[in-house]
Amino acid sequence: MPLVLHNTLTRRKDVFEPLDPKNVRMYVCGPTVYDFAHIGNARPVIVFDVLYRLLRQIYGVPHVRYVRNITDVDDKINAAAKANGESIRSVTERTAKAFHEDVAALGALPPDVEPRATEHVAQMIQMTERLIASGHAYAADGHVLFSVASMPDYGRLSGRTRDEMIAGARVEVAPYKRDPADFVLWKPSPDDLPGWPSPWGRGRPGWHIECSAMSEAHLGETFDIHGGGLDIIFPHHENEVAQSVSAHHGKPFVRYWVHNAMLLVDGEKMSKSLGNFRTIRDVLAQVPGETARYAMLMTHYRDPLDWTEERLAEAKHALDRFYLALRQARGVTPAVARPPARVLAALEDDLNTPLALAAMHDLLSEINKTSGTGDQARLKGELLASGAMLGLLQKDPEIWLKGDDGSAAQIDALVAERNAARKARDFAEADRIRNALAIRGILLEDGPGGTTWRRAT
RNA sequence: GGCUAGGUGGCAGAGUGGUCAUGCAGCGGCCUGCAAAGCCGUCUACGCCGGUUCGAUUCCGACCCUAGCCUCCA
Repeated sequence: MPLVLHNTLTRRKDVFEPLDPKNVRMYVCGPTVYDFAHIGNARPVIVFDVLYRLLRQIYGVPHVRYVRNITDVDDKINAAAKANGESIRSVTERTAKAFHEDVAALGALPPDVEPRATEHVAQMIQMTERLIASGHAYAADGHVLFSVASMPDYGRLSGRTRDEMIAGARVEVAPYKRDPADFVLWKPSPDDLPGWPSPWGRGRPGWHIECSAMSEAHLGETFDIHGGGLDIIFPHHENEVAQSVSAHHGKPFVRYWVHNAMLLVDGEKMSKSLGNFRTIRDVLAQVPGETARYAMLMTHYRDPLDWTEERLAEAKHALDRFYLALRQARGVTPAVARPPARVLAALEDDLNTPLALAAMHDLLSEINKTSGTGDQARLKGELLASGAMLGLLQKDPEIWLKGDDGSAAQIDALVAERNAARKARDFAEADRIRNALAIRGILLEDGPGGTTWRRAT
């Protein structure tokens, strides 16, 4: 079954055919490193991580190149540095490090290349010069602006006409703009802000040109997939298209635009004033990263996702069931290293992760039913391979279920004590021990093979 | 206001022109010293109004509601 992806450019699901199957190229807009990433930021990270894993499965690990940038020059960064009395460099380094820790905890593979804007300023200046030379941009008042009128196709990605954009514009039009829709490629920097020498004086790049220059540097003029959140289709992605196509003499920029829908918290848009703002760190303090990841994948990436306590509890419960089954089959050597067709087909159908999870639940059920039979080796292999596609279930079940805080030996001793009481048919004592452990969040389970335990929370 | 998505059972969430989604919760069993886990069985649905059709939750139209964008935003 071929991979199909919903393409924002065509507004339908398109069969994915890479330009070069030996070099499948994907770019995703990464974080602007001014503060801890919030749980909404985690959604594209996880969604495109699943797509990355799927592409690697289909085309082979060496044939996929995933680029996710770090925007480390931006007015929000400058503002954060000023507010904290911290150097700009310190803000970006600290925040980038925190971001890496956060997304690693969510099980995201590192991209192949993670370019930083500050390391590509030369390319941005060069691209800006090319745009001026070809009549797509103009310098005015220390700024360089992209001339939207020079791009007949402008608005195609976001599906809006120029008239609509101007009609809806609520921003004050800067006096140096020839056209209200023109946007900044380069702007002047005062001495106390980061700046680079340029033909237009000391300044810094606009946001949009950063991604155009970095994708060109690492993926070439035309590449396969560009990802990001729905909310940055306009203006960010629209402007990237305008810049890159114009700088490349009309050559296509991106063939498949893939956008994830928004995340709500408790039914409302996340905001600091509503008190429902969650950073990834806040969530990781509450549940394991894998639980957060599962919770994210429960909903299709193009549907709005409501982040709630109930969702996290359901995700945790589901993972416990999977790990319980894997623990039960711990003596079985997995037989296949490939996900079953159903799981692949679900993911190949525009990353239908909820359907893939449903198929995995069926595998789980089969594993529970076939305990002790030869089928388990195949089923376990299929489940683990499916989990690997989604970035789930790769932990040691014992560690997932019991934790590794060093209390295991002591709990084992209490379990042995209880079993001695059970053998002596002293059920009052057995129940006393079980209840005492339950208060500590330890759940005992008596099975034919003996008593096992796990943490309930 | 304009543009773009979406509205499925108590909740989460797939899918389909006419037979099962799946998970959680509920109910009834099996198993268990009792539980838990697991297994078996089971209940509840397709926003509203029209249209097309032998038949629509699924296709078409209007309406209502929600979300995103139009301004920094994943």
